Amino acid sequence: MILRPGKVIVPSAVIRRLPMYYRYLRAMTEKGVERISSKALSEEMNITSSQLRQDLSYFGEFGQQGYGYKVPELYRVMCDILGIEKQYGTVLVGVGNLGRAIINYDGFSKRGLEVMAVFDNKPLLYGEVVCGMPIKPVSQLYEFLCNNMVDIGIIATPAKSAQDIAEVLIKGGVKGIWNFAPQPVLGNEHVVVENTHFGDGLLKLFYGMKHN
Amino acid sequence: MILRPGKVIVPSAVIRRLPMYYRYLRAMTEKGVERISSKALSEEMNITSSQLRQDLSYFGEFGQQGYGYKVPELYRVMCDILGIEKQYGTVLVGVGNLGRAIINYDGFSKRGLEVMAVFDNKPLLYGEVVCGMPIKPVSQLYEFLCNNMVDIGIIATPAKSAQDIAEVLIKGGVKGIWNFAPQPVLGNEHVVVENTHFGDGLLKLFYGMKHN
DNA sequence: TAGATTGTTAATCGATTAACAATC
DNA sequence: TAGATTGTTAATCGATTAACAATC
Repeated sequence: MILRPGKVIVPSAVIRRLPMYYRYLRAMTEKGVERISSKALSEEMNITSSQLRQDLSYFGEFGQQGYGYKVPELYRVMCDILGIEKQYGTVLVGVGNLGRAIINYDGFSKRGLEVMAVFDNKPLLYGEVVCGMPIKPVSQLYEFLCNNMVDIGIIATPAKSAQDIAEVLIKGGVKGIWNFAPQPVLGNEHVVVENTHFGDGLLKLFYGMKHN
Repeated sequence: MILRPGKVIVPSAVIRRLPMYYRYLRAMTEKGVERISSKALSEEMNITSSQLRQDLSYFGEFGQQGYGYKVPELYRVMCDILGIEKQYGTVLVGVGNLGRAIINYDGFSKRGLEVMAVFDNKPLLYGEVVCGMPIKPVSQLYEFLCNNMVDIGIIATPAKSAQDIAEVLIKGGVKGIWNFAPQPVLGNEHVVVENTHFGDGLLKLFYGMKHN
């Protein structure tokens, strides 16, 4: 991929849309669509064609005037931009319903996540096999991180333990944290954090229903 | 609550922040905090105090000059704005790992959701008890909606069935749809849809890790 | 009263859209 | 070539922030 030198700061609004581009391009590639114009793709996605072209221009020039975009090529570009080609070693901390849902999520391994171990602090769960792995005590988390190359830690614990776990993950050398606890956690300059509060969606739905 | 007449169109950026306000105010109310200034609250939340006051001003005047805000009062206001005081009858469609995680989510009943029935289309699952209810075949969904007052339908099916299920829910008279399928679904002028693609968070994390 | 802090106005900043020259 | 569609510039629109008069 050619990263264009003059245009390095990608607005966060653009980054937020990248997963959507990825999803649509993957679906189209799988359907065997060879080629598409920004107009047609943007209509499918309910955005303007200006926005689509503007967004893509932060990363390079991928289309051809008078022709449009080659779908499989643009899909590969999007995978590359997002860093999906890589395999990421992952640990899950917190094996309640939410944790189980996350590691069983079907897009998960498709996107290059490889679950290396799962941890919980409930002795009742120790040894139970989830995703082909026995649940380990959280007390062994740090040691595990020291002995294995782990890229991503997923937190699916209650709110009050989330930041503590995050700090163990950071000390243990992960590069990214995906946090599902209702309490946002903090990373640092080397560790990226993505806080996903899916409960917020319910409240937005309530709001919409009340004010519709 | 006093809705201020001149200022009716609430920007979507503001609506997106309401769940965050709700979370922080609930946590503070539970901790017994009586009073807080926009400065202190905004610092806790990593936003500016201007933004906090500006956001609240769309809904009314809830503070006092020289004093700040009464936390429990502001919490109740936020619940009211979001429509949390109500009980919402709910059905879940799709009882895989994701569906199970959603209905077992602890903030769920706290926020007034009452699960009335759960549906799936896998005969193997029929009758299995989840959340105290036996799983019913999806073929009975429409009938159930006709015979019961259901406010919200939650979709946790694979992408390809999502829109079909949404249409049954709409015909059946729900007022809101919370969709977790990777395919966004469409509502109409009477039915609000909230699409939650939690997989997108993983891709944003990948992006951050690659470009950090 | 004096100090603190609100709600709001105006200025700034960022994101979206329209328009079009370049060119396949 | 003629038609289509890109990438980019400039204009518009919306969101955030700074500043302050009002007032508890």
